[in-house]
Amino acid sequence: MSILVELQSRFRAALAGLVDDPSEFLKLVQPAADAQFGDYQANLAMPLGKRLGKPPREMAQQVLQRLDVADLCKQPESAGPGFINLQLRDDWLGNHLQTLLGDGRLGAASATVARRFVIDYSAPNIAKPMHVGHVRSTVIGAALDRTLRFLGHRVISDNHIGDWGMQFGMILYGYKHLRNEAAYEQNPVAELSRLYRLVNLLVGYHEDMAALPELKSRLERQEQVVAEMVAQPPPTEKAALKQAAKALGRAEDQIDQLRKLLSSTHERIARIEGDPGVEHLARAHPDIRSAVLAETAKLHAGDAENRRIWRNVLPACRDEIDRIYRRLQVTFDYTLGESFYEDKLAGVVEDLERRGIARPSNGATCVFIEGHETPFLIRKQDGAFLYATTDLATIQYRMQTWQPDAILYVVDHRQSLHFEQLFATARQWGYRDVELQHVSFGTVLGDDGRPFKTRSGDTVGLESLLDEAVSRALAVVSASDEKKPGRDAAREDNRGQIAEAVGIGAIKYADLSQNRTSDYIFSYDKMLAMNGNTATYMQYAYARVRSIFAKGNVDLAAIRQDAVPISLAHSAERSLAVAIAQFPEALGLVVADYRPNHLTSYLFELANRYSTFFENCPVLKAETHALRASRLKLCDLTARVLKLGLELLGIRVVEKM
RNA sequence: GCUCCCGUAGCUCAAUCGGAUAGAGCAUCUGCCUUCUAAGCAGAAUGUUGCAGGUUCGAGUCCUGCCGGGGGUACCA
Repeated sequence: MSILVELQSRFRAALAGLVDDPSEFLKLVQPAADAQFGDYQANLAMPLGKRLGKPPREMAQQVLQRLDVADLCKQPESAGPGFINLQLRDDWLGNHLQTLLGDGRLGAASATVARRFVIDYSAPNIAKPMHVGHVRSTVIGAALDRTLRFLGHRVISDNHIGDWGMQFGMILYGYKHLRNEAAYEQNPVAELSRLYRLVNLLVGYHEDMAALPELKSRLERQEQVVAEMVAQPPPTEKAALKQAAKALGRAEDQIDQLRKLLSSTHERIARIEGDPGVEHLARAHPDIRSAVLAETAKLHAGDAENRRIWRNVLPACRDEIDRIYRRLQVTFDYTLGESFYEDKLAGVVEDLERRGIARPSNGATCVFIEGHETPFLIRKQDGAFLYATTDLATIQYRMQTWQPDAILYVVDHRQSLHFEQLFATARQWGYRDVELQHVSFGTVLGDDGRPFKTRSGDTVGLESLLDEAVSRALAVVSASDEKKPGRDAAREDNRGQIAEAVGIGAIKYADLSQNRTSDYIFSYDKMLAMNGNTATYMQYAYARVRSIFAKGNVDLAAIRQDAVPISLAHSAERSLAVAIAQFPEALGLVVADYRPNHLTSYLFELANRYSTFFENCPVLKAETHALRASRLKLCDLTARVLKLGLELLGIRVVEKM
C-alpha cells in the first residue's frame, strides 16, 4: 500500500462536492518538501481557492473540515498561504510496518491494470565492439524491464541488434578485400572490428575529400557576403543599425562554423594522409563508399556469397556481446535483430505505397509527414531498405505477435527525429491504440563536452571499463580487509565475488542515478566511485544490517512474527520508518515517466537514514528486549527494501563487505 | 535556413506535470573507530538557477527576447 495513494483517496473524498474533477488537485498531495512541514503536504488549497473564488486559507480550512485522516495522521495543520501539512501517527506507522514485515512485496501492490510492454533496449551494432555508449540503453532498459515486471505488468524484452545495415556492408567489403587471414583465424571478432573501423575510416576519408570543394566554395561565398555587408554604408536609423549589426554577427558566425568544419575535415584528411599505410589503402580503394553500399544491397538481395559470409561471421559476434550481457546479468526474452525482418521489408514498402501513405520521390520511396521538412525515407534509390523500413516492419511484427499496450524504445535522444517520424508513420498505418514511447537518454560526453571518444578516436570499450571497475573494487575490498584483521578466513575467497558485485554495481548506478534525459560527462573516477551516492553505499548499508543479524544470531522468521510493537520514539527510528513505508511511491515514480533515477534517489535516502539510525540506535545492545526486537524489525525491513530496490535496478547485494 | 535539447555551488549532477528557506555527491575545512563494518557518522563553508522582461498568491520550472553550448536535419544507424 502506498501512503500517498491512500492520502490522495482521502482527499478525493474530501473534495467531492467541491469540484467536479478533483484529479488535477490530487496530484498536489505530495511527500513533504521539508521535514519541518511533516511527512506529507497538500498544496491544493491555493489553486482550489482560485477556481472557487475564495481565499486560499479559508479554502484550506474548508478542506480540513471535510478531510478524514484521523486514523493515519495527527491533526493536520494549515500553514503559509494555504499549505496543508500532514504528519503520520506513530502508532499507525508502527502498525503499517508490522504488516510490511509479512509482505514479500514490501507494500508495493501489483498493478490493478496489468499492461503489456515491449521494451526495446541495448540494441548494439554487432559489427563493432560494445562501448560506453551502450551502457545507458542496456542498464536503463534492464531496470525498467525489471521494475515493470515486478509491478505486475507483462513485459517482453527484445534486443533489436544491428546485424543487417550498411555497417555489415563495411564488414563484407573489409572481409573480402582487406582481411588478414591469420588474425581472423586467431580472433575473428577482433579482426572484424578492425576491418569495420578501417573501412569506416576509408569511407569517411573519401566522403571528406568529396565534400571539400563544396565546403570551400561555401566559405568563399559567405566571406564575400560579409565583405559586402561591411562595405554597405551604415544605416542612419537606430533600429536599422541594430538590425544590420545583428545580421552581420550572424553571417560572421556562419563563417566561423564553416571554418571549423573545414579545419576538422582537413584534420581528418591529414591524419589519413599522414599514415602511409592507410593512405595507400585510401588510394587503392577510391570507390569504397559505393562498393560498400553495393555489398549491402547484394546482401539484402540474397547474394549467395554475401549471405554465406554473413552467416559465418555472425555467431562469433553474438558470442562477444553475450559475454558482456552475462557479466552485466542482463537477459532478453527475444533477440530479433534487423535481419529477422529482411523478408518483410519489401511488403512494408508495398503496403505503405498501396495505401497512399508512401510515394516515390527522386527515385526513393518516402513518407511525407505534416510538420516535417524532410520526408521519412523507407527505400533508397538503389532499392536498399533503411532502418526506418526495418523499424516499421518491427512495429508490425510486434503488434501482430504480442499485441502490446506500449512499446518502449530506450535509445539515445539524438534519434528523436527518427522516432517522431516513425511513430507518425505507424499511426497513419493504423497503429493508433498503442503507446509508442521513445525513452530517450542523453549522450555520454568526454571532458571536452563532445560525444565521448578516446584520443585515438575509438570509444572506450565496455569490457575494459567493467574490468577496471572490478579491479578497483577488489583493491578497496582488500584494503578494507587489511584494516580490520581478525575477519573470518573464508572471506578471502569471496573477495572476487564482492568486487564483481561492487564494481559492476558502481557502473550501473552511475548511469541510473542520473536523470536519463541529461547528457553527462564521462569520468572514470565518477563511474567507478565507491563513496557517497553510489551503489556501494547501499550495498554497504545492506551488509551492515546483515552483519548485525549474523553477530546476534538473529532468527528473522521469529522477529517478523513477534508481536512486540515497533517503537519510533527516537527521531532516527521514525525517519527510517517513514522512508521504508515510501518504497511503493518510489516505484510509482519510476514507471510514471520511465525514470529509474527516482529509485536511486529513494534508495540513497533510505540508506542514508539507516546510517544515521545505525550510529544512534544500538540494536543488539538496546536497553530492553522489546526495543531490540523493534529495531531488528526496522533493520530487517531496511535490508529487504535495499535488496529488492537494488535488484530492480539490476544491482546485486553482498552479505559482507 | 528549419528544428529539438541544454545553461543550477569550484567540479559532476538532483529538484515528483508551478509550491514554503534550490538540494546531493566529489573536492575543502572541523570533530568521531577499546561499544552492532569508518566503503561510515556529525558539523562548517559554498548560489543573482546564463541575462532582461512578462504571467501569479508563488517561477530553476511556464511565455517573449537576448547571450552561450550541443544535437538533428533525403537515401548511415
